[in-house]
Amino acid sequence: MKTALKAAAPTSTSRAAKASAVEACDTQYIDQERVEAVLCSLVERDDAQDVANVFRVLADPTRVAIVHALSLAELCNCDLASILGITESAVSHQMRELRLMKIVSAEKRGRMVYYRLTDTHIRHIFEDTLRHVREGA
Amino acid sequence: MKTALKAAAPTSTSRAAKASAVEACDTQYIDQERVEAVLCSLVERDDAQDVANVFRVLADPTRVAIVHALSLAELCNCDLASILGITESAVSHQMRELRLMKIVSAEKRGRMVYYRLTDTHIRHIFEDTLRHVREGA
DNA sequence: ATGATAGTTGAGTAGATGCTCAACTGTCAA
DNA sequence: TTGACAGTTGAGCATCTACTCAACTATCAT
Repeated sequence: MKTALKAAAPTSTSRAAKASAVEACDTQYIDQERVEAVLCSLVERDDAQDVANVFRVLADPTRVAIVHALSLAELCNCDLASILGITESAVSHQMRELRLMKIVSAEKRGRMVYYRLTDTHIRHIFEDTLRHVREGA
Repeated sequence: MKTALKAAAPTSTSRAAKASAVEACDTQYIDQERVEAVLCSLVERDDAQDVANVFRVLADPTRVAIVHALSLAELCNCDLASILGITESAVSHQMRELRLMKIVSAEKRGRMVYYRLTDTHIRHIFEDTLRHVREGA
């Protein structure tokens, strides 16, 4: 649950007030009932941050291409650089991020490092979104 | 697998070469077969960009909260400011983005502007990801 | 050991982005 | 008409980020 909603706030602070959670604006037209209902079932701030983080990792065309490529085959850094047409360094930087986010896992074999998706959930989210983009408007 | 080796580019450009698709790096260990297979079914560059754009819109905790709130009820700018504890200006800026991306639609009624999600697809993607974050590690 | 090469990493940089602030528009009530 | 107010917008900013470059490590072939 969220913090309780502070009713009407009849005496409002200035318009540009710093907005501490609920007393954001001095409007008198807030739909109190609706706002409270939404606040009750609203995701936690942390959840919102976590969800945003997952999306953030997927919010770059290079990483989208990496994820898609890895959904098709296990690939090494060099393969990915070749496929994406970017430097190995750039790939490596992105892989670090993807590994930190547990989106991909790495396995070292000799000199090579092979990457694969760790999570089928991510694959599904990605595929849903690709479908959405392709069929959708 | 990994018949590998050598394939192309015996005379390689410098390590930091600009990378034109397949001849990206001078490595000799690119798995040519695998790379070509992936390249064949790889999403278009535009698709990757579109997918990334959808994720980008959802890659901010404020917008995540907005989308989630709107998945629970139709709300006006002021309600959202109240719920999120941010200024109306900040909400409005984000709503502009969300409208441009066709994530939400706006309906003006008197002085108020009511927002709702335009797309159930987005709702599903969001809900999948929220589940993923909550159950997943 | 020596050289070649796959991969990583840190610094630096150009561009993107989310917010604030202030000025603005449009609508309503008196 | 006048004032109040919901909402929008542009400028400015502090921050973030995806890349390049160069230096580094680790592994393999000779």
